[in-house]
Amino acid sequence: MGRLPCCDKTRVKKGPWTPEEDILLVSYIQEHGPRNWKSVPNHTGLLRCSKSCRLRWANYLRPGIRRGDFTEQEEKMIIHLQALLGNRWAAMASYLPQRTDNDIKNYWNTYLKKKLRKLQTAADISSPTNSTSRDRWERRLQADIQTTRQALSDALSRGKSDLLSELKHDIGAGKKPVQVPVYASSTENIARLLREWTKKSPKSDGRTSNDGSSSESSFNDGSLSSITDALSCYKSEIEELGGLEPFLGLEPCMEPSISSEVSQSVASGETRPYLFQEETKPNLGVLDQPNVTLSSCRKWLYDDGADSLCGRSDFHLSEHLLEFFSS
DNA sequence: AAAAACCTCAACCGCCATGCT
DNA sequence: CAGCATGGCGGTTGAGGTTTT
Repeated sequence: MGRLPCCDKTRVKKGPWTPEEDILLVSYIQEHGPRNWKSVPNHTGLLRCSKSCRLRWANYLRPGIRRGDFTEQEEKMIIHLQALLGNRWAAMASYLPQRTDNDIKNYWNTYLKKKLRKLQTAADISSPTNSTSRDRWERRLQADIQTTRQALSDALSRGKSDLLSELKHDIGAGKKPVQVPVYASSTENIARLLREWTKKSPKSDGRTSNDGSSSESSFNDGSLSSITDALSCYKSEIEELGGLEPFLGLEPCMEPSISSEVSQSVASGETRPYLFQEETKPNLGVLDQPNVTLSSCRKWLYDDGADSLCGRSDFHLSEHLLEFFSS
């Protein structure tokens, strides 16, 4: 007796999503937010399994996703994180807010893994005397991993319980993570879909081309003020850590924004966008001044990839360390 | 030009965790 | 506490595109 299927497979459509389906899904989420996936197919008329809807939203339609063209920083970040976390793609994605776990997983499996293997082979063949900068970088990475392991074991010997309670205090009741909205709006994606749809040749295969680039990006006033409100209780900590902008991902990694043509319709009340209701990506956390050991772990993790973190990582790193120490 | 090999990535599957009744 | 529903995750697949032969 097998497990019951999550839905009636015989009445469910499979395969690539069409732009029409995407628009139905996004419109529904505009109104109700990304929750209660079970009811989505019923309410939208989509002949899709609830899981499929959730996945489509999370990996493709959700605003703020950047697709393709991983930067060198992101690449290094992924390599670092993979060394630290293993194949925990969702956890890795929380450090790269613009990337989905699926994207990171694909990038690792199809590209990075092979690349590292090649580098390893090359390093084995070449002698240490004529090493390239890549070889040196690879060796540095290995050394970094060792450093972090050492730092973690130092932390354990220093007093596991001390650090544990410190982290628990920061993560738990003491420092509640700020609810930072990830979705500026879904309207950007609808606009993009519509643009692509209209551009699309009649010979549509259902796969939407998507480079994810949104050049006309800027927060609208309402979004920014809502975020500012949400963060106001952490004003002093934020100032201490260099201001609000990095936390909003305004620089260097842009948070989702509303494209001009759609933001107009939003402003005029034609649509009721889903805004600032629920966080599906992990939240921003602001920790107190780090202790030395935590700081050395953090330095290792941030090294070469810090700019892409958007200030989110203290909380997540703490979570992972807490998990590590608890195990 | 055509076939084969290779690559990419969206989507699916099944397991597990969590929350609700 | 047990059982069920639902969401989340990681591994895998396969269609479609690209490059090589």
